[in-house]
Amino acid sequence: MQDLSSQESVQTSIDEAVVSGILSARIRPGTRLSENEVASLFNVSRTRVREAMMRLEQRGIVKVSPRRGWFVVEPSAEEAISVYAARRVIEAGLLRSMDRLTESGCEKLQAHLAEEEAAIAAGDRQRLTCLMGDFHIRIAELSGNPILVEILRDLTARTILISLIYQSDFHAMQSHLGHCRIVASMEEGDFEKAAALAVEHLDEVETGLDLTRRPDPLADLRRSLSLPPQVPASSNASRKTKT
Amino acid sequence: MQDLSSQESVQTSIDEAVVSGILSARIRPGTRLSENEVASLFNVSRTRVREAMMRLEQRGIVKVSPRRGWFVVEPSAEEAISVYAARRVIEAGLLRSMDRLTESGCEKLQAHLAEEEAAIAAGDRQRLTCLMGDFHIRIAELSGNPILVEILRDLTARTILISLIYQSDFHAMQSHLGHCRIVASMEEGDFEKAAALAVEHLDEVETGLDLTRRPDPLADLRRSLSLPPQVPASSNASRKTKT
DNA sequence: ACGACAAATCTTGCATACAAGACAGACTAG
DNA sequence: CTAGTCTGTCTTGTATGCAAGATTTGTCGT
Repeated sequence: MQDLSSQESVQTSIDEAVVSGILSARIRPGTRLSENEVASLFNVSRTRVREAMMRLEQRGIVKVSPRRGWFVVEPSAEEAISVYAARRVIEAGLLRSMDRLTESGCEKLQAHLAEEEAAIAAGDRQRLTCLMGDFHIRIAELSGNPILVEILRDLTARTILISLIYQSDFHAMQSHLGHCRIVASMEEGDFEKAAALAVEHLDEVETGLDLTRRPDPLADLRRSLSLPPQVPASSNASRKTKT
Repeated sequence: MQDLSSQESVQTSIDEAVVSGILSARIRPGTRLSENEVASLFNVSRTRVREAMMRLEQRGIVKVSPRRGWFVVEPSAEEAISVYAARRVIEAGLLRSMDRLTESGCEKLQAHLAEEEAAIAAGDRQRLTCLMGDFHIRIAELSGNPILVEILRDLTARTILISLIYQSDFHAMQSHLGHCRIVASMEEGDFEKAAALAVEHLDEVETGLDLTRRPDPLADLRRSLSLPPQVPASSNASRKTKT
């Protein structure tokens, strides 16, 4: 964070800093973003921060609670469902609209899959979260359509927030395999199949969520005290003690 | 505009006023939106207007030219292509993701088609522009996904701006027939076909654009002086004197 | 008559000041 | 000891003030 306080091209860097913080899961859902604190971190006045927050709010990334503060969104169960549905629609539509995979596109995807494997091997979970989201952005980039890239970037950010709330355990390998299958189909030129696999992949991830779980207002405190992440809250959950 | 100056629930009404102005083609691409003027129209200070502009900029609806002013975007040819491509992807994906058409959904679509016909019969071009865009929003609404609705609303706004720049003549009947065909397929439950028709429909509209045309910076003045809309700008344009 | 220069005006960029409301903590009464 | 209230503090909401830059218009020189 030290590097942010020095006044660089601070133009839109507040927005980017927040988004990249979310994409890499450094910022948790419900995090409070005080105008004053952010302002002093970036050595600007509250005006600029507010403008950034307004933009981020429009993107569905933060919300304001009147006279209380700005918070990173905690998508509700319904919102989570909408986000996944939107991603299925857009990503499937995107893949189906493709007709060929360029040489360089193929290389980029392979490079990405290699990175995923490396992160899995290294057990770098934060980097993995980031990469798992980035995969879908990479695909959008192949289309060369900046509008779709932007839309999927924001949906990915929201997806990560959703995972942090509702996903109990992260099946990295399963997701990675899903990605591999999608890329394989694309290389075969079977984009219809790739689209179907993408839908299936998103379904898998969505199914892995526990949407009955409520966002935990005590998450910060809990983490600070090194308590177990959250009580499973289901009726027979107490039996599944993890020690 | 009188009704806007009275301070109602001015909360987000600036945004909505601008967007609805664009959706109904009352606001042309390139229109300057002075912070001071808008502020006095809404009886608020520049702060609120700036916030609204920031949000609208994020939505790709206005742009700021530094120290010069805010302008309704004039999408370039490439941007126009991206917008249509994005709409094809999303709308086709949306239709393909549907599996049934509810009774009430069917009624809403039919009601919309009836409105289109009424507007065609009445020759109400402004209303027609609005309805033609709204059709696609209606379809998104059927999905019940607010995220997709929002995305398509903004893309529709940009589409209308694109039409106003690049579309020489508006084939209302052709578009209406396209809509009818899409709805017919949906009623048959053949969403695959509906998706294909939607892509075809968007292709038709896009093909009808003259993307070589440049946005005319003198459009306002020209219209005020009742001059012909735009010189054809081809090499032998000077010969075509219109007196 | 035409072109260049300069000042005046108008625009946004940004910071700051003040107001209104929410929350927390202390204090008091029962 | 507990419940309720009240005040102080901290937050955002909104307006305003000033600075920097771009445009335009008026003027002057050629």
